[in-house]
Amino acid sequence: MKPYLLQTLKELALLGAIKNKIEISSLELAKQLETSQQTASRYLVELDKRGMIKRELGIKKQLIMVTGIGEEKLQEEHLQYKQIFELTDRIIFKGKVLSGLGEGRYYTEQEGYIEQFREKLGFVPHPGTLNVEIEYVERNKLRLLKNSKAITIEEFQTKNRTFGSVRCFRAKINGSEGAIVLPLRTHYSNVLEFISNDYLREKLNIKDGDEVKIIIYFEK
Amino acid sequence: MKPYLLQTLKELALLGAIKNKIEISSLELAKQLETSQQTASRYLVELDKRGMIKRELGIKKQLIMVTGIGEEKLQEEHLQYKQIFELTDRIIFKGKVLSGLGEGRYYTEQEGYIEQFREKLGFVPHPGTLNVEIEYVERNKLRLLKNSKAITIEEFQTKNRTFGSVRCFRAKINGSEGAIVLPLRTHYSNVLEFISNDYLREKLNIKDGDEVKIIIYFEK
DNA sequence: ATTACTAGCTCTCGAGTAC
DNA sequence: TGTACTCGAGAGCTAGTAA
Repeated sequence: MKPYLLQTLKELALLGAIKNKIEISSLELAKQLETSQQTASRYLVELDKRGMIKRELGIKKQLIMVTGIGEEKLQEEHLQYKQIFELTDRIIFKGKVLSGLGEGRYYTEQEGYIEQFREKLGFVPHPGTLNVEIEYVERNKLRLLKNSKAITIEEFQTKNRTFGSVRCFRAKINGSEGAIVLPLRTHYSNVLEFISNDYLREKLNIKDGDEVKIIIYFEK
Repeated sequence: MKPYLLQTLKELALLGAIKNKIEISSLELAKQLETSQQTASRYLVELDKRGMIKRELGIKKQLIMVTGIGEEKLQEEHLQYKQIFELTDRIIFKGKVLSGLGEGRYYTEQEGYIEQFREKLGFVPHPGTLNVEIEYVERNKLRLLKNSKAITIEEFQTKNRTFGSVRCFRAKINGSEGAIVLPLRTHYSNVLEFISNDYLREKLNIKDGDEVKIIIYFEK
């Protein structure tokens, strides 16, 4: 959607055109948008074509109402601003489920980790991690986690080797609760490892390549 | 501000660029914005010129952060969306103080009105009304009041004449409490009549022609 | 998975104007 | 305190490419 159409729609909404007809001439609208009458008129025609407004054209005045489609667009926008300024206790990612390498299973079955997961996260993870690849550009959001408080799983020893410390964040995947685990030492990659009480592939009916939504919560 | 620059700024903010440097190439940004690398680059140059972002250009990557100026712009936008979808219990007007015709004084000194103001609004208005002219286009917002619940001041008689029923809404003018009075029968005009406990011209130090902000609250 | 200039194409704007 | 088309000027876009 063209940015200027969105602005126009917003202006109409501010004048009360959501779920309500308002009376506004193209010239009046033009003044609000600081443009010409012709341009305002063209915007209205475009918005109408896209089904975002409904118009009743009279001889001396027109009535305009934002439609459901238009309102949805505005709400999407509103949600984005909320994410920027209000939902600052979380980060939202879209990603794709990766075929697991089975590596996660090895770690999530270590008693030394399990005990701490139970204690600090309140659940024993289903064996294995659900790996989700996020878009490259979103590595920036991931970095925000770097400097924030986390649930720390301490390193421990077995007779064979040392298992390193891990940072966890409570998270949801497609609405289902669990946590994200970030190995302390490794570099930030574009793969998130999700652990959960449940076998998520079954519970959420997801398979490799599916798009999922992950919300990571900051610790206070 | 050009709408497409605002969108760009929003996109950067969503990627975490508020109070925080993010690493993003013009090509990556272009993909987010669904445009070309060249256009994204130009947007960044424009935003930089306007002081809305700060950049650190490296040889292989650039760091970008939204500045205070940029953040303010986004917050303005956020506020507008809040007004559309969240602050639906009120309407906000900007207007200009008009020279009173002294007519308001006559009405606000009628015992029949005063008694009801005290009872239903909780204050006795200072004699006279402060008249505020709103922009013509905002008549649409005013119409929203038409179908909503109001504080009704009943009509009454004196030996000489009948004083008509009036609808009131609690309101604030430049933050100061009072109420708006709308005569029941007259047509909606572009003048709001504000009454208050205080002599507002003195209290708020406003004179004819001054811009004021009025918030009208809907009754639940 | 570099940025940004130049050149030419394309889209958008608004004056003029029909209705 | 009408809407909206035409069309010329100008702004915005991207392919090519330098750095």
